[in-house]
Amino acid sequence: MAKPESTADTDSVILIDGSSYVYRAYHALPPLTTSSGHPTGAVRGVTTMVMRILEDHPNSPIGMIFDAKGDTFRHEMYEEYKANRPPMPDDLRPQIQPIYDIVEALGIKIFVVDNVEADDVIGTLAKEAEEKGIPTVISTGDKDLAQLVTKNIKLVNTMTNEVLDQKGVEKKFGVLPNQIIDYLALVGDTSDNIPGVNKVGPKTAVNWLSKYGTVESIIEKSDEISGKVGEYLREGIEQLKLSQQLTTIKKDVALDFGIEDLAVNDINQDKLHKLFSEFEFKTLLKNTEAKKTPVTKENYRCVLTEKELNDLVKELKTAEFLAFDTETDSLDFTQANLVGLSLAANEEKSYYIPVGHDYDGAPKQLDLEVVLKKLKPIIESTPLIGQHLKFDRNVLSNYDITINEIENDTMLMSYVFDPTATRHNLDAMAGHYLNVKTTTFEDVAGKGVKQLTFNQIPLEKASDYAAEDADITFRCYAHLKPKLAKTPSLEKVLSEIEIPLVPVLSDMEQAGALVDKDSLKIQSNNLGQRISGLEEQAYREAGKEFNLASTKDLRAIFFDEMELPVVKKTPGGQPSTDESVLQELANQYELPKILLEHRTLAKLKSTYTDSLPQQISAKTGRVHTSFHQAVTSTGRLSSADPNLQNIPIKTDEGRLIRTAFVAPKGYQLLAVDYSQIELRIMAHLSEDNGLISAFENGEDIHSVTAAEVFAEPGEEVTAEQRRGAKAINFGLIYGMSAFGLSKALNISRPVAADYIDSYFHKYPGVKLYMERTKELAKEKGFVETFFGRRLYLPGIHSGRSRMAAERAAINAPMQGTAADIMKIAMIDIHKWLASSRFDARMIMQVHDEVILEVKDQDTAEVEKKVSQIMQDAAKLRVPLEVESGIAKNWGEAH
DNA sequence: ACGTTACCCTA
DNA sequence: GTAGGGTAACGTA
Repeated sequence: MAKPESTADTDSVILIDGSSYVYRAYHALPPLTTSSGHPTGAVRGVTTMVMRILEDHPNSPIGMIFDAKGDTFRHEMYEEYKANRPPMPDDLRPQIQPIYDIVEALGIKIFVVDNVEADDVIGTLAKEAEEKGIPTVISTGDKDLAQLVTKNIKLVNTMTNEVLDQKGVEKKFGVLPNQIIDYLALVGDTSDNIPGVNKVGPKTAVNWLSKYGTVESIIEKSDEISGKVGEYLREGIEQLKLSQQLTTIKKDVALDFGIEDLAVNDINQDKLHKLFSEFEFKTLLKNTEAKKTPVTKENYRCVLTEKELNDLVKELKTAEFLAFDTETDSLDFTQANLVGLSLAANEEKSYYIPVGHDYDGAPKQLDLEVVLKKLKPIIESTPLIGQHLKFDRNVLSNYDITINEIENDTMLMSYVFDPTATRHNLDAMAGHYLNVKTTTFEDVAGKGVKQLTFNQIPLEKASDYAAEDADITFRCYAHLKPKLAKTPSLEKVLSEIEIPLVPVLSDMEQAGALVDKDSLKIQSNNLGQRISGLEEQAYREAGKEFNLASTKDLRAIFFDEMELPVVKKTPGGQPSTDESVLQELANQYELPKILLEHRTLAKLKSTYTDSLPQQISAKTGRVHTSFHQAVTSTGRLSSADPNLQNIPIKTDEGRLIRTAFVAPKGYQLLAVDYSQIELRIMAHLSEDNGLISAFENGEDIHSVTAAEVFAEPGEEVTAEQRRGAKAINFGLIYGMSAFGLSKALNISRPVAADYIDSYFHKYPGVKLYMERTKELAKEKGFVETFFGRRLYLPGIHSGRSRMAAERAAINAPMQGTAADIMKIAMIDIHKWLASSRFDARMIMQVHDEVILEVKDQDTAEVEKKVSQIMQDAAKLRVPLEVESGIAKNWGEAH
């Protein structure tokens, strides 16, 4: 059938009946599986179908609606509703989540409403569109929806291409759309277990309806109808009325979203690519790749002669800003050698200046010294646009070049624009924002152990790759700049927080932290001995040798051999052997106790005492972490290689590792941390009087909460009550649920719910704030920090992930605002130190704590000023307070 | 050789 | 219940 032009209305809204297609795709396609046996037929079918809709309706807002779990009003009305329906086939169930994932990656919003069938959601949305005069296309394979067809609402079966507008319905069913309910009620539906009238099929139904118009008239005139069918009709009148109600699609469901929430987001190419590979959709994979334009390389130049360099320098001197990139032979800046530089002053031309390709037969290249001498003034004074400029800044610091003029950083632009829309590496961004396919590092360097370093890559390849980096950086910048300009608060977060933070983090990474190798070595030996002892004990208990670190071995011993009870399961469905399980089993058995201690010690040894010394740079004798600035959804930094943000503190053995972080001779470590910053932010954001006054009065917040929630007036708060209050306060920050609190405090869920109730009773502002935040998240699709940083919550409307999205929505403004405040403080501290006479530098940050290395005689003044700067970093309704400590090592300074 | 899972360290 | 990163084991290439 030819595709009628009218279905391609650009101003229609498209409602996709997800549940109908899942089943239709499942039955229509052969039982495909991946090579590992995961069923994929339905996934494949729905994917093709959704992609076709996207193609057919490039400019329409789309929503895809699925049935929710659980009973609906129809079950209440009629116990037998859908009672005959077999349970979801075993090879369909595992396909549901992948379908959700792919649909979301395609940019289509999913809607699942608890206890409401997809049909009713579609009916309600279609009616809303109708009232607003917006035409609607419902994509479904379900004939029941034909009752919704009007002048402005039509059905399309995207699998068969059948279109049902008013005429189409009449032609197919022989009745008008407004008679479909009655038609269905008369005929009945075996799959939904809707009875209908005995012996009445489509023919009789059409016949009666054309004669009498409606079921009501048919019932009224039922005496006129002769024969056996007439008898059945008269017997089945009550049933018929019920059937009518059951087949009627609701158009007035209370929804917390509307047609204005329908949209098509950008395709998440990364994710889609990953999902398509996972499910081995080879053709689709090729198609999505093929749609991206490869980058043209005509305007890329490789600079090899002094004349070319001079011409380039002349051209660059007049540039307002420059896209800039370095190529090196290592990702570790402490040992990276410069291999080349890429520059682009506009989208017209991009240059690569190789200086260090040294493979056999490499062409003669310009001398590094000469190039840097000519470019240093340009690099240092022209505002640069880069992708992850912190790395380039770190590398160039080894060549006496300091990047401080940063026009922008595309990684940070993309991150601030939407922290979770895409990964913020250049290849992903080029695909996501520019819809182009870049040459990846692996394309030119290969992968695995045989991967070449950039100095070994032939210039023909290297030059195009490197010039492309600058070119794509420039184009991403040009693309994102106006997008960000539309939201001044985001522009501000970028220009006043993220960009100024780049040199700060870069200096911290370059400074590195000093760790006491010998101390860690001793700790490793001690741990090793204790671990061996525990291993022997464990073998004795188990009666055989096994790998204590193998969860598989443990499962076999505990649950097969010893037949212990399964306390909980892993997400993969296997019996868990995690800490809480061992804790529980340790009440009765010896082996779990041994394992618990073994776990703790083995973790400390492998992750910290063994690994940290290996990460000490041979060049500087210190460890240089990478602070990742575009990773977290909330705006926090993360730290890697090594991660300095998860150094132990809670146990004594753990804390010992902190004491191995030391100050060099003549210096001290100064640690300053915000106290209760996230709760203070909650006090500010919620404007809750109780919370605000607790902080204004400088009280111990957990004790205050305990007194408010648990204690009788005048009574002292017990330690137990304070512990409970602390858990509630933490719960608050994490988007508290009775379930979570009950687990944290090891109490029953109703008791936890009581605690939460009485908390909200005492702090009504907090409750209001949490509700307001959830509402805002639903309405806008994102939440904001105090400074306007955004976090989008794609799951906020979908039934399956809504709760998690709501918790994230509550947590993100607090965690994110705290991160913003800390970043601002760090920028201010850096600025102050640079202008001061003090010998001090920041070396680490752990979310609410910053650690500095300070010359002995400067400690008092630096401590005072840094504390002051941190307290003044933001003006909230409650004071920000800090605690600080000074010592020769981090363990004692904290 | 590489990716995933289970576990555990931090704020 | 929020947000991260690292390690060993394990299964598949």
